[in-house]
Amino acid sequence: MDVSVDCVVFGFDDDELKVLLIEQKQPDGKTIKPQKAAPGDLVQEDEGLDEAAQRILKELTSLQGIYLKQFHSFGDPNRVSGLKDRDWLRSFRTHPERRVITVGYYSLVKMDDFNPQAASFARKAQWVDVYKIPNLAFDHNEIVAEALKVLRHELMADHIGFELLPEKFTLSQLQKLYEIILDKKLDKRNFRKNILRTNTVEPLEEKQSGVLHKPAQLFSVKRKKQ
Amino acid sequence: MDVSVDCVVFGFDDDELKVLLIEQKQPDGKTIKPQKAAPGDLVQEDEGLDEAAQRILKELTSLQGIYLKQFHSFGDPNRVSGLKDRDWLRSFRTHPERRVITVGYYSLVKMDDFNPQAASFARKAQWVDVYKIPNLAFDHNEIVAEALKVLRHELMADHIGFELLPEKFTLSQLQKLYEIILDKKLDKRNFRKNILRTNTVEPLEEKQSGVLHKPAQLFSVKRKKQ
DNA sequence: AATAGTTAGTGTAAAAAATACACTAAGTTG
DNA sequence: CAACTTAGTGTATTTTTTACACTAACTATT
Repeated sequence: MDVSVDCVVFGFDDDELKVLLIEQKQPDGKTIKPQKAAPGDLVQEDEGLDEAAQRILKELTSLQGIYLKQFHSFGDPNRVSGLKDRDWLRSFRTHPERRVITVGYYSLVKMDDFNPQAASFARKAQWVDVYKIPNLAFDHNEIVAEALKVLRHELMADHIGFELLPEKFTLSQLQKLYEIILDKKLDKRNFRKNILRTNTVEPLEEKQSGVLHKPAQLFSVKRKKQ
Repeated sequence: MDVSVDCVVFGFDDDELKVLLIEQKQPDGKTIKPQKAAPGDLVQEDEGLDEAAQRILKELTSLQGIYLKQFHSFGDPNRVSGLKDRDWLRSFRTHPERRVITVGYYSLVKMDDFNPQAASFARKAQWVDVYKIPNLAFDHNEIVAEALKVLRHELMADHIGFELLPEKFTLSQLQKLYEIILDKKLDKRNFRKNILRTNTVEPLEEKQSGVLHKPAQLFSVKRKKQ
């Protein structure tokens, strides 16, 4: 039995929430329809799960040093044995028929900061709109859906997500981030009250400039005291 | 690499919260100090994780048909390779040296309903006070601690825990259950308001009897409509 | 210089939820 | 019938959540 890690990396830009997916390399001499998948691979003999997640994400997409959090493990006995996945697995796995149990990790990053570069068995690595995800390899649709559920829950509970913004940001930008991830409108005044109450952001001396409307106050994330 | 499932079953009786632990069978011809552990074993080739959890719990403790929920996976490369665990693993595993990644499940049951019967490689199966857990095999102290954290969180969020009570119960019994699990006192009036608001219990015609004080109203869990 | 266009920024009232708190009621036992 | 024990109940206060609309500050255009 093999164990793998799959990484569901959500990316945020100014108005979209995307997921980082790889596209399968064409196996030599075959012409299969390339599928997309969340970056994932087998855990090696001597590495921990968190460690494996970092390594694998880096190998397949070049993304490095981002915080990945375990959210669920998936172990349907046939999750990788579908016909649609057979040729591709054969092209790079030593034991393509083996059952694989996978541990899911997710993350949320600012798209601009990371320029995915496909490598290893990935042909492409690209950001795909969360609301337009095609059929993926294995059970990856389910995995991504579950990750999104957890992401939304954690965003509300722990106000993760500040790392997605530029160094200096306006509260409207932050609100938009929340709205995009949660896929719903929020009330401006209530949102601000909420955020300011968490005491995690602080206003800078500076204001926005070059915009064709009233310039907004810029904020930054408050450094945690050590 | 092997994959296992470990089950952290919390048991409730009228005034204690316990965990179901098995005690290791003495390997033939050896006299090792028997360790305790959460019931767990390898996932078989053809079964899903949830399924494996059910089977394993049953095999080791005879507990059957209880709801087990996955909460986290543990994959430290050396989590089963400590010296303290070696002899025991050798006594029943085909590949005792292999790395094992484990998927943690937890549950919460009424102790009276389940009479654990050790079998397989377990010598005993017994309820142990959650606040007096000895050093366990492998990384099971960490696993149990994490399960308890999740349990408390879920109890508050989703009001799981009704299954722990007799068919008919009083609100005081229910409150005690919460207090024991959360390990803190709750206000009687506020607790009742809360529970009644969830609309998950309903009063029966019946009252307690045979108690040496004012008999309490009995309640039962409201059947969910289909 | 004035106007139009755009987003920033702000407060309050109302409703809902959470908290703190103490006495009477209804059984049992001796 | 007195003593003991747990059941059961209401209210006032605080905190949190929700709903909602106008003025301010800048740019571009005329």
